[in-house]
Amino acid sequence: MAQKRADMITETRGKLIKAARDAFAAKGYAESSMDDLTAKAGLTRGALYHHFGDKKGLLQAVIAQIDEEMMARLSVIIAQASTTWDGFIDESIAYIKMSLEPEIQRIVFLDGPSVLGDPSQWPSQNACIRSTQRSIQKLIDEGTIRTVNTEATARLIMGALLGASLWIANAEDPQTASEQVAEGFVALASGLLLENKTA
Amino acid sequence: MAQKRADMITETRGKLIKAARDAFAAKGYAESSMDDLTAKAGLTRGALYHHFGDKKGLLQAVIAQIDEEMMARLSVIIAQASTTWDGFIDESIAYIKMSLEPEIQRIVFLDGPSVLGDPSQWPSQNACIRSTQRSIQKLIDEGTIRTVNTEATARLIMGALLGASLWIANAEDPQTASEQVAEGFVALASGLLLENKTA
DNA sequence: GTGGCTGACATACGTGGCGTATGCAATGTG
DNA sequence: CACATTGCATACGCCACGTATGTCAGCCAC
Repeated sequence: MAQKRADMITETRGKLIKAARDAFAAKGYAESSMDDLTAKAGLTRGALYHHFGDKKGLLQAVIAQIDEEMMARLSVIIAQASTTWDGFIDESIAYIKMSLEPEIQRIVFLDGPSVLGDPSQWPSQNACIRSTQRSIQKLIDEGTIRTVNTEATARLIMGALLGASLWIANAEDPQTASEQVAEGFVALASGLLLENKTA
Repeated sequence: MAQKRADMITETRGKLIKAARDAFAAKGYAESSMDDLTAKAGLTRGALYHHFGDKKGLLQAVIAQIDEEMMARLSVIIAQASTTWDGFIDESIAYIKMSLEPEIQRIVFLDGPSVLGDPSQWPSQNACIRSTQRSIQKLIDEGTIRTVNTEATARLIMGALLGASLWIANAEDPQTASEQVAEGFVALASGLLLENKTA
């Protein structure tokens, strides 16, 4: 029983966050009962309020965890690319794929903004947008793309990818839909390039 | 007292929708009490359930009304433009401006997708996206832009504009933010053009 | 026009879920 | 070895949604 106090706390928090992730992903934030998800974690609402303050706090914690995971996955993809531009495109495609995962889409992109407001204001500073911003800055520094405001452009791009993801997820034929989106996105992104090339 | 039965119904529905618009815009969907908003309309929850079935039904009706209004405003702007491309750009800028209005942002773009799911699946078939799609199709037919899938591209563009709007609305300096977004958007959109021109 | 019927709306009630206040037991500290 | 602290449970009140039921006004047959 080497369970120190601190370990028990992180374990409890972890169990609550996991249960919340499952519940929010399955039924959405509003329809998820705190009694139910705490019970599934083998705890009660008392523990939840102790650690997270309220239901919104729990959602924040869940989103922060998911955001970290997304960031880690994107980092790998960027590191693997041969050029910055390729990395940027790969990152964007990967972002779409992640947005298609029901858990991410439901929690981070549908309920998150509705409950917590603009993602850029979240405590978990939305690492994905930061990542995209860094990619854009690098492309500008390299002289690959035009000089644009990185934050504005990043927000445009992330928004585009998210909007498209929502559509893909609900399309009759998601496979072709995602191909069409990829094609359209590359076209749009090429508008940022300094040297012109027709696709 | 020329109030026929049908007139009273539409008036009642109108009063409820108006009260709901105000409440949803001010406090958000989840925090709006149906007792409160019906009382403000001089009615009770009975009327609301009779006409709209449930709270979601009321939100649908509100969104349908707002969507119609947005569509009407965009139509005017498109009609005023001298070229199709200019109309497309003007339409997009106008869309951003509308997305900045708190009522539209809160109800249609934050709570709407969270409560009702993907906008393209809404009963009010999201007239704005249709409008953008038509503009894109015209540009393709004219030979102005590349041949891309109109629906996918429309979703990308609307998503981009929405994401940017959320950012602008919460920026410290919304004025410069919107200028930076406009610049970035034009750059991205130029990626669709067939004949290359550097901005 | 009058009696029945339909439909618009109000009232009353049950249920469930959130937040808070309180209690308890186990751990860390002097 | 007291005692404060803290992680978590239990108990309670409240609010809001949905539904079941009631009522009253307008429309139709005759």
